[in-house]
Amino acid sequence: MLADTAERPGRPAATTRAELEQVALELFSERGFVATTVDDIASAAGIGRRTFFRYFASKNDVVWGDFELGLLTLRGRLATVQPGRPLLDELREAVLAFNRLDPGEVPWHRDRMALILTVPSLQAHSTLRYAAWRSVIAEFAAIRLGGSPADLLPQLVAHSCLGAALTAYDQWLLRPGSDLAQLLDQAMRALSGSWAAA
Amino acid sequence: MLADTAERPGRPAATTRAELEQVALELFSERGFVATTVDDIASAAGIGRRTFFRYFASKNDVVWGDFELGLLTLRGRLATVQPGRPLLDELREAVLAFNRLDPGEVPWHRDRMALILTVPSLQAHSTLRYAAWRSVIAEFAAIRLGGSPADLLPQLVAHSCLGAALTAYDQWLLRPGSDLAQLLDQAMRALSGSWAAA
DNA sequence: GAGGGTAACGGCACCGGGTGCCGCCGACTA
DNA sequence: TAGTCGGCGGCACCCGGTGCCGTTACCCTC
Repeated sequence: MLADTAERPGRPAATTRAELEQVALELFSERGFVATTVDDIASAAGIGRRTFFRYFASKNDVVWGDFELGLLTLRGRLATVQPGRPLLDELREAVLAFNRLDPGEVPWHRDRMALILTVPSLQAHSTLRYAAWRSVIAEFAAIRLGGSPADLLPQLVAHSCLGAALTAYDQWLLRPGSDLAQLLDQAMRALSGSWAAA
Repeated sequence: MLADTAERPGRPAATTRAELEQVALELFSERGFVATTVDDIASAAGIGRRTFFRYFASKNDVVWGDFELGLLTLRGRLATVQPGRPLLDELREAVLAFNRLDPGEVPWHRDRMALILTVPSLQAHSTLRYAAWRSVIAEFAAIRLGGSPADLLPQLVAHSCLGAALTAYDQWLLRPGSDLAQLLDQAMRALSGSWAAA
């Protein structure tokens, strides 16, 4: 149950992020996110409250797991893309890849996203994560469109992709049994802007 | 200095939201948002800390002034729009109208938006305001596009408009002396999606 | 197998935002 | 003068988050 059999000097870690995350999500689904205190999580995991904050910077962060890792993967994927195809096609595929799930993870991920998209404190906090995600997209878009990632167009593209992804997630949660990948595809394709003339 | 000369029963209000906002923004620009405590604001305004929270639900909310009122105006404007013009044109004009400023308000508003878009706690909190704004847009888009405001397309349109507005604001803050209205116009026009093929 | 180095643990005290409770105050009305 | 009503604001409390610091448990070396 304990983590790495680390051959490092010093006291071994008492737990892992993954284990804490699991314990916490269980508590969240039992009594809700707000009703679960950090003390609850810590004592359920058999660690001190102070130690909890060495694994996660905030209670909000527990829900996000290894987002940073996913971001690295996304950046890596976009960096090695061959030019020549339309920007939106690349972005659509990248978004789909970023949100690909093993079938077994689906219910798990659904719970997580339901928290993120409905608990106000998490909705708010998520903005900071989204900003990091957008900057990866903007970087790529800037290469394709020319200019700096800070320019208007790359930023707009990044915002649009994020908007599409969030829209798809909302729909996914709204309609039980729906297919996330399909909704993401649909939302990303709708970005081409044919609605603008309606 | 005190507020309404209300002819109501009961003790008169000691201050107003507007006055509190002014006091608070002054403190924020002196020592920063995070370094200013609610106690600071309250005592600077000559009221009790408990009373502060009767005027604003949170410290974050001070920065937003009368956003709720602006939302009502936006909804009203969109409700009386004559059909027949392209959706995006209507939305662009609505966004421009929503963000129209008296020349005198400009520096004020700039400071406010700089806080909102750079202080992490405010960035995060703003998401909740944006959601309310988006739902106004989605309502209107649903009427034009058919179906429910909860459907994918109206939601995507709302996300896109928000993204365009935020992009424009970012550019506005980035480039001193730039014209907010022009940037908003540019960003909204870019939503038609000509970048998608690049 | 004794001792030092090292890194994680975890208690403690503190801060600040936010809330429920409740008595008080100050206006107007009768 | 007495009643009533609504805003005020102190108090105690909760909870998330942080700095500090002594403690613990491992590994390595002698």
